[in-house]
Amino acid sequence: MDEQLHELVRETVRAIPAGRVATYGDVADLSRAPSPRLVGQVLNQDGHDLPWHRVLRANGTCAPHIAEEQLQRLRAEGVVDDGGKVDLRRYRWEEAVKERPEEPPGLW
DNA sequence: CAGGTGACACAAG
DNA sequence: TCTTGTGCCACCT
Repeated sequence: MDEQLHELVRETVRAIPAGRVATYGDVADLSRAPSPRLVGQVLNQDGHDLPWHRVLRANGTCAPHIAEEQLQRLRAEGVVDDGGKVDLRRYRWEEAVKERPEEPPGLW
């Protein structure tokens, strides 16, 4: 089994500080997951005890079925959402960003 | 062994 | 900027 990977993903998600968010891709990269989809897959099974609400898509949105609770929980942690979207530039987990090798300099 | 699925990401219109 | 469509890659049936 990929119990190792599962635990690794859970560790990564659990490592996300309150009031901060990370994308599935970032979690996948930090947890050495072969694909971001695995992160969602793992969360769907073993994410009950994890702050899964701190994990969202690359564009700052989240899945439809969980979006409401996602934003609600995020709001409770101090993360403001804009029409169902969160400003990743503001709330993106620093550690996750650190792993990103390239960022457009003129984006800011 | 083969087919279907998904809590994603990226490209194109 | 938002909406679709396609690709991905591992997991499940």
